[in-house]
Amino acid sequence: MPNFPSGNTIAEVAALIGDAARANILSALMGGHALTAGELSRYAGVTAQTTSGHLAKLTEGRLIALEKQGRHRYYRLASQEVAHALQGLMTIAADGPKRHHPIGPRDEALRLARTCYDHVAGRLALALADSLSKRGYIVFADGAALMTEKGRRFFSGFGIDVEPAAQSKRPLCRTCLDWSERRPHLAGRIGMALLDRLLELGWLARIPESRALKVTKAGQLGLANTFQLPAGWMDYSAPSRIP
Amino acid sequence: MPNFPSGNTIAEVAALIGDAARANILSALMGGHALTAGELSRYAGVTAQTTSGHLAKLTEGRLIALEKQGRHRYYRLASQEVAHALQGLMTIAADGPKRHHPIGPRDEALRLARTCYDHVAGRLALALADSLSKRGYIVFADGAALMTEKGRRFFSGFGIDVEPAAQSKRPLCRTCLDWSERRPHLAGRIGMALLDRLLELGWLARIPESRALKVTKAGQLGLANTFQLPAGWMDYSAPSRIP
DNA sequence: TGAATGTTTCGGTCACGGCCGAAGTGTGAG
DNA sequence: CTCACACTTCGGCCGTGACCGAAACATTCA
Repeated sequence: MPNFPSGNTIAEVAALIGDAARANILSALMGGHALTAGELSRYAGVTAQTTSGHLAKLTEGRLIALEKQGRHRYYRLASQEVAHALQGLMTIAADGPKRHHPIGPRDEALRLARTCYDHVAGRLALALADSLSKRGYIVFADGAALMTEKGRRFFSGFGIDVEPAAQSKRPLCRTCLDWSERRPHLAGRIGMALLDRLLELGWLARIPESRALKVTKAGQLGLANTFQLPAGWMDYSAPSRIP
Repeated sequence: MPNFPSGNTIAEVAALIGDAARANILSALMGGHALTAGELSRYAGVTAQTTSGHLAKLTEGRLIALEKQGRHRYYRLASQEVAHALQGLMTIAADGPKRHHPIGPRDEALRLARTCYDHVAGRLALALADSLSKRGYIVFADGAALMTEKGRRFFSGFGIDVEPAAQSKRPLCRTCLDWSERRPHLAGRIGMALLDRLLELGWLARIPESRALKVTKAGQLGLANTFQLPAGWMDYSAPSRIP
């Protein structure tokens, strides 16, 4: 029975995430923005003192990192890997038969488009993935994704320069399972670059205090043109055809 | 600040994993085999009563599933997704500067070859991935993987029939980050099929009470031939070039 | 300098949950 | 039928950790 590599510290990490207040903090940071301790305390739903303790623990556990800036302290997720692990937990947390779907306007905005750490998620992400796939720019095959040469040219023309080699260890192109729609969408370095570019163009805008993204008027036009999205992509579709 | 989908149950799931005994149980089940409550209690390092309670909680939380068989109760991970989430946690748990590497013989066996839920991990997995990549059977690109037509033929000839379409939702071909070597290897449906086939051929054998895999004499020959592995692939290599 | 704001430290309360011993249920073997 | 084994339920102990009020520390602004 003694058989494990070294310290089985999965438990420590999971315990760190396994507190409601801390999970709220981490979820908030999944938005991809660095947030102050004060903001996080509001997300967490506990007082500033308590939040401070939580933040110290999360930092100690290397799940988040902080950057001091004046009298503020900005916290962010420590790494890609943390975001990925949280994503994995979200996937199984959303599971089960207790999917209430208490759809409100806020919820609907999140379902349409939101950030998932550093890339776009929600129906928009799925529409983009479908388009990129259909036009042969990116090949999705059951959970994996690869960019084609044709795709490289397209992205380059769109203002996203794909670095030549894999000099960065960061996944160039990967998929990420959507918790609201339960289908994979585009993540990885390309997913990040795409989000950045769409924000830069003003096609998407961050909604303050939220992970949701607003599709601007210009964005509706530009996205439809550039990616040839189907007409009704913004409309609410039947929730999640689960396997 | 109220902004989350529905119940933020990440915390519940993580709390479930965030106990040493339960994490041990789940880690043991990552071996891919269904195990009895008694076996799991030995892995967990607590008494049978306590283990029983843990198993009930994990079942209730849908992380594991049980199958009664006579007077035994066999437990297994509830789904792929659970395995994937655990993998994500392992990745960040292995992080940090406190990598002791207290290498023992047992540990070394695990590093050479082991199961990771349903596919091969360890140095063998990396050697296989390198080979499959070099010979153009599978294209790895920064965290994603795709099988080529050439690869499909190769696997078919090796006794692994790749189902024509993506009728199964299960990822055909994906990567999985190795905790011991910190490089991606082959997972997904193909990874599973490959492990099964290697066991079937008798090239690999499961070591009882362990996740480790033994490379048989026949296996050393067969693997070297079929996959043209480099000569010294079984030798211990420098641990983990981390980014 | 003093006031305002953001954040952490301290001290003490309190509840949740892991743990085991003992006893109870169910299944298979002699 | 009775024993042995696998596992679960019950009851009680006890430690860990989340929480808040109060106060201290730090930074910016007036």
